[in-house]
Amino acid sequence: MADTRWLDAEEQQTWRSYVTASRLVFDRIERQLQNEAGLPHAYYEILVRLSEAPDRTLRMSQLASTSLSSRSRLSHAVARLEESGWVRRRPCPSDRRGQLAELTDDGMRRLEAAAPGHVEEVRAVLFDRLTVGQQNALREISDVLAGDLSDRPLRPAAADDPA
Amino acid sequence: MADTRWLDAEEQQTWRSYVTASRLVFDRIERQLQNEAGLPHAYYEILVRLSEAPDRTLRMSQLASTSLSSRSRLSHAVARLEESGWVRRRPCPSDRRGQLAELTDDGMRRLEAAAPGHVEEVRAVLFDRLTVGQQNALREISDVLAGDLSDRPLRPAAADDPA
DNA sequence: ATCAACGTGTTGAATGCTCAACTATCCCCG
DNA sequence: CGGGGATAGTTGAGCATTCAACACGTTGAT
Repeated sequence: MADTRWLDAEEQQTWRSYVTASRLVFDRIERQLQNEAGLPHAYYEILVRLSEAPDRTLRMSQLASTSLSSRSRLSHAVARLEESGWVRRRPCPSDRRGQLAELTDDGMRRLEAAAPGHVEEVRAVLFDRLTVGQQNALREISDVLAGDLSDRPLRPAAADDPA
Repeated sequence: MADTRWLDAEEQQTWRSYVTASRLVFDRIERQLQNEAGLPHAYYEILVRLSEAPDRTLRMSQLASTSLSSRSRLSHAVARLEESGWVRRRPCPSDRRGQLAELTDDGMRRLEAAAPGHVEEVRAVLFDRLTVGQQNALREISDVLAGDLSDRPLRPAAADDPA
């Protein structure tokens, strides 16, 4: 912590540009989903992960990891999704502490209905604006950032508790 | 809306990787600021913009644009920052509808105290992990995304109201 | 068998964000 | 000048997320 390694002008620009772009991109994604499906992006992702799981079912804790949610967030989210009929929850047979979350048929249908609008928006905000080279670069960069960060001291971001 | 232009496997990976990386990056930034300065990232940026303005003062609406906040969000945010003594608000002399937000001396000192920790975290999550080439690529990509999105139909994101 | 440590999931309070509605002022065309 | 429409900012309700605290089941060492 001795002397701060300040950002030089170029680094500043990079950081601000990244922050700005991400905010704008995710704001649009968020709004589109909220308006057309009545769901936040985080909830949409939870449903997608469930839809891809065997029997459309996952343990809460696995669902939390794959959807980058804290346990607490997931618990609230699934409670709400259950009320709205997208998801059903039942006890896990092999571990009495556990809960299984399952995407309902109705949830699956509604997810399929929501998907096209979401994909269009993803294209509109990202793929339609970047060259293929830029898309590849973005993927590589993101892989580096995500890869390193998820095995890191200061919070796995899927966990609830401090170090 | 005819047939959906679905994402192919590579595009899917790109999108998911980007989403994941951004979530992890901003979660860490958020947490670091919250823990060490008691502020959300959005509030920190508001303060930074003020600190860079002449007389550390800006009209609410300008502050909203430069900090990518909706008017409403900014209003709530400044209310809170004023309560905590970071910012002072006073009427704008040239326009009786307006309000000027000014960073207080105390706010400036506390911002300077918070900056080093934040910069370290930005380095830790971003610059320390990317080559210079990747940093440049990320800036270019982000410029494209941010540039296009801010002049776009579906919400400037700094505005409050629908189309 | 017991007990402590751990893992799993939930809860409630506090905070921030969004949206819609509202007030007040300004602009400007007639 | 008068009035309609834009602009500036605030407010409150509703919802999502975080954090800390909790309840309960599991596991393993003794």
